[in-house]
Amino acid sequence: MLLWQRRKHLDNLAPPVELEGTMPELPEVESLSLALKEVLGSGRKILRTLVFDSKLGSLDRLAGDTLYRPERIGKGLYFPLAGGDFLQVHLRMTGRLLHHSLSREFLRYERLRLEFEEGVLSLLDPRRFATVMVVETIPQRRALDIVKDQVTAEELWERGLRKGTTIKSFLLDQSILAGIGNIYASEILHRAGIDPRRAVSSLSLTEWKAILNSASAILGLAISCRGTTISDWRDLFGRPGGYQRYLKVYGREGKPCFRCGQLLKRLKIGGRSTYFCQVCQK
DNA sequence: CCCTATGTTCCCAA
DNA sequence: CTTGGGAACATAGG
Repeated sequence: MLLWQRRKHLDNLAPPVELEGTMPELPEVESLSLALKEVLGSGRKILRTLVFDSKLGSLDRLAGDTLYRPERIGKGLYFPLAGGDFLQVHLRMTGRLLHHSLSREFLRYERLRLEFEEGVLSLLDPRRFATVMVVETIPQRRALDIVKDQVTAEELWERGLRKGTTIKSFLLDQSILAGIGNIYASEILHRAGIDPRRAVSSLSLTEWKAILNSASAILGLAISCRGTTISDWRDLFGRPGGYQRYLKVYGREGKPCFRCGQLLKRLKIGGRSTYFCQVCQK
C-alpha cells in the first residue's frame, strides 16, 4: 500500500493489477533464463528504470545501458551489461519476473520495472525478499550444477564422506550442489528410494548413482514443464508450470505413496518440511 | 489467535 | 570447524 502510494506520487499510472507471487528453485529459474534469452535476443537497451522499493537500492545506472541474455548460476540470474558489469537477480522466496506490455498499469507487488523499446520486464515480490544489484563480476568459485555440469556420483560420494549431516540437508546446501530446493529435494530422494534422514557419509556409491539419476530426470522434466505451480508460480509470460502433476511426495503428508500405498510422513530436517515414504525410502 | 510457506543469512549453542 | 536451531527478513493464506 505504501509502495503504491509512493508510486502514484512518482507517476500517473492506473491502479494496481492483481497478479500472484512465486517461489523458484532451479527448474523455475532455468525456465525464466531460457525465456529471457528469447526476449533479450542479442541485447536490449534499457530506456527507463523505475524502482518502487528503496530496499533494492539505487539502480539508476541501468537506464541507457544494454541488458544481455542471462546466465543462471544456482538459483540466481546474472545479466551482462554493456559496460562490463552484471545485473544480479535472486528471487528468494516470492520473487517473480514478468515480461509484459502493460506500460501504463502498476502491477500488484511490483518492485522494479525495466522498460525497453518493446516490452517491459517487471520484478514482482509480495514478501520483498528478492535482491537485485549491479555487481562487477559473477561468482568464480561455483557449486556443482546437475543440469549444467557433468556431475559424477563419485565426486558427490567423496564430498559426502567428510560431512556430518543428512542427505536432505546435503542436497539443499547451495555451496555444494546449486539449485536444488525444498520441493525437489523431497522428490529426488523418494524417486531414488533414499531416506532423507540418512547420514550422507553412509551412502554407497550405488546409492549416489541412484540419487544422481533421480535428480537429472526430475530436474530435466521439471524444466521441460516450466516448473511447478503449487499455488502461484508463473513463468516469464504469466503461464503456470506443469510439474505439479508429477509430484510424488511434496505436500502429500498422510496420503498414500503412489508406489507402495503406505501413508506418507512429514518431518522437519534442517528446519524445512520434508516429505517421504517410510517403506520405499531406506 | 495459531500455523504454514519452493530462500538465504546471521547469531548462538552443542 | 561443524552442525543444527531459531530468528530475521515481510506478507499472505488456511
